Amino acid sequence: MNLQKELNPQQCKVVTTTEGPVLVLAGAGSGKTRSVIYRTAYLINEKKINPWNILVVTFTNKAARELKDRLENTFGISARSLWIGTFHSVCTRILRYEEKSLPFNSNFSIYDESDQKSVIKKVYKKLDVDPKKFPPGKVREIISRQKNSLILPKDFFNFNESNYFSETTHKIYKAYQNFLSVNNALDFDDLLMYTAILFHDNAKVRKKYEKKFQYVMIDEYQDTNYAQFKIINLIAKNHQNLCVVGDDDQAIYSWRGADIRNILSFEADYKNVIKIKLEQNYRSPKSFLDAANSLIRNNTERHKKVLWTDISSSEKPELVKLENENKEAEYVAREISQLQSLGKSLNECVVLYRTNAQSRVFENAFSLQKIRYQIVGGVNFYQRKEVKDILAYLKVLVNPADEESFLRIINVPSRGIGKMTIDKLSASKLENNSTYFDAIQKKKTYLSGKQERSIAELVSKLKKWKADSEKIPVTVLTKNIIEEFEFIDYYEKSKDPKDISRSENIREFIAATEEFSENYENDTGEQPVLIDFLQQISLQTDLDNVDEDEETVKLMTMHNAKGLEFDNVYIVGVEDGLLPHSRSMDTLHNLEEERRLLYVAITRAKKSVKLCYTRHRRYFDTVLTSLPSRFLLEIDEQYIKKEDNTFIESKVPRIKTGKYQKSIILESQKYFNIGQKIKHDKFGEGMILDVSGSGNDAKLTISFSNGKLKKIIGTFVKTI
DNA sequence: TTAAGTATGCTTTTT
DNA sequence: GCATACTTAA
Repeated sequence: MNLQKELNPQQCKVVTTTEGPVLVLAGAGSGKTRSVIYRTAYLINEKKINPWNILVVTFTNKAARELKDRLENTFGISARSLWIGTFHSVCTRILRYEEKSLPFNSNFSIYDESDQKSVIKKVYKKLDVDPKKFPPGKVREIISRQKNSLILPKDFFNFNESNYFSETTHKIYKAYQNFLSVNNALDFDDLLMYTAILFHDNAKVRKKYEKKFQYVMIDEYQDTNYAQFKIINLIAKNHQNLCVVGDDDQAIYSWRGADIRNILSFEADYKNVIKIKLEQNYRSPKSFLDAANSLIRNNTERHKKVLWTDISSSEKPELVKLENENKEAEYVAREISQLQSLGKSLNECVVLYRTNAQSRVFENAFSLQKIRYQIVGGVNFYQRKEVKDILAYLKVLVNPADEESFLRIINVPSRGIGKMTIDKLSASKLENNSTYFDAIQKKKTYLSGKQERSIAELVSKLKKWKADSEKIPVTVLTKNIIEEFEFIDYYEKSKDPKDISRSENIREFIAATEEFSENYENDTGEQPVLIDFLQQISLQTDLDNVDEDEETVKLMTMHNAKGLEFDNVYIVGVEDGLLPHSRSMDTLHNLEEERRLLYVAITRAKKSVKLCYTRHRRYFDTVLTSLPSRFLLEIDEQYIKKEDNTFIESKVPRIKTGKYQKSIILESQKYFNIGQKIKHDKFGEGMILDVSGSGNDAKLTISFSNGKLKKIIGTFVKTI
């Protein structure tokens, strides 16, 4: 390894500083991933550390895959015994290994967001909760936030004020957890929460992993939440060999519980931290960085950093005004067509938007211009109805207690089982205190002849497949199920044109099982079993399914673009209400996150970047007049290219909502957030658990490090 | 009792 | 503009 030749001095320092806590503040395009790869290789090849003593946590599965590939291809390191993965996949692995120390067995199902909502709705029926008063989506978010903060139902009122709303929420949370436990299921947040609790409560297990993971690296540290912080802290606090890499300017997941303060207070959380800044950008021309810098400096919550570059180019980010969203899509399609005729690859073009719904007009325009494209995100492949149906069959085979999945398949394909029959089964299930699977076999007498026969048939098939699942490959099993119920034929025969793509999706699903098996064998040298497949795809995102071999323009949200780079970037819908999104401009904190989102988008570009906005935009069935994003006005004019009349209609965006005006006032004030660390003259240091009200005089619920919980007005505390 | 047909309501971002 | 929830027919 010739580090000096291949890396700059700061990157070298990241790679060779292997002992003790290291904080790497890495700007966009500064070779962050490169440094992580070299550091891993250095640990193994030069420091002779065993691969199995290293843990690397990435933000996406795709990043993990790339890391593994590059270690193998560039450094000849077998990634088999290395632990590289996302928090969720690493935790899943740990939870499966540590079955005997946990209240669930290792065949657990992983519930996605729609499963979660469905469970919540069921819980409502039992508790007689009105979904209008307690929207399931909102309650799901609240539960998620509790879990990300490691607040179990039993601790709920230590952290939440007691009132009608919170008492009901607590009841729902408790019943929800109970339901999951009966179904041997975990949601995404449980994967993190149970791992953190396991490490916290079980010293024996913690020591095992502390010893195993002697060197820990975390990428995208700015987007970790409290549970993730805790997991890592419990592993690393004794040996302190922890290297975190991140960029506070690219923190865009606070809505998911990520706490930017994890990176901001790293130096306080660990001792003698070595801080390294990577400020040289190897991706974008100077004017792109200047524009991005002039935008991001409007944020108050950040570490100051100066990104610089050697790349010179006369190209500037270009502002483009269009009449409406259709014209916007046509414009982008035309531009890309032109690039294509110049021999440029479609793979180097990306369209970035704030919301998934914006993709539709681009699909139309690209089809019309015969430009091949792939949409990343939106409805995840594995969330599609037809795919989820087949998945539900597989899940039931692995985890018969999984009621969610069982009820999904009981009448798919239609076999004459309706609501009444299911109600009867539920009653029998309750009586016997068993799973549906067992209930059906024990007491069939409740049912009429027709229903009983069709259920008996289903059960016998499931039993056979369950036995099969231990012997035959995943692909064969999946094919058997699909053929048995003629799923493909069913959709192909349908008149609805959408069903054609459903049949294609099912074929694709079969292909996916095959691909999985191949990869699994390559990675581990072992044959996968069904549960391996199910748990892996539960954690897969759309980004992981992008077909790299096919030359296509990519369409994705700005969130999905994190960590990626493209020659030509089209940022569309840069309008007030969309970016910043109308639901994210009520507070300074939210507004700053939106600004970071645009910052991330601009810094993806290597050769060209266009910022598009429209005069009019259709929402549902009405056409609204749109205004350019307020962020566009913040970018220093000298760094961008624009037509003379751009902005002629409004120099300053109108402030539409009273809420935003409030946030302007807030700008000059202190602002509090859940999870923020503070100091009080009398009680010492603590963390904010809840904020009610806003600004300086918000009421804060604070957990102090001496263990006391207090409610204090914001004016009495200092942020640290 | 189930299946098909019709009205409604919701869309920020995702592991 | 699409998926879910309710209504009606068989």
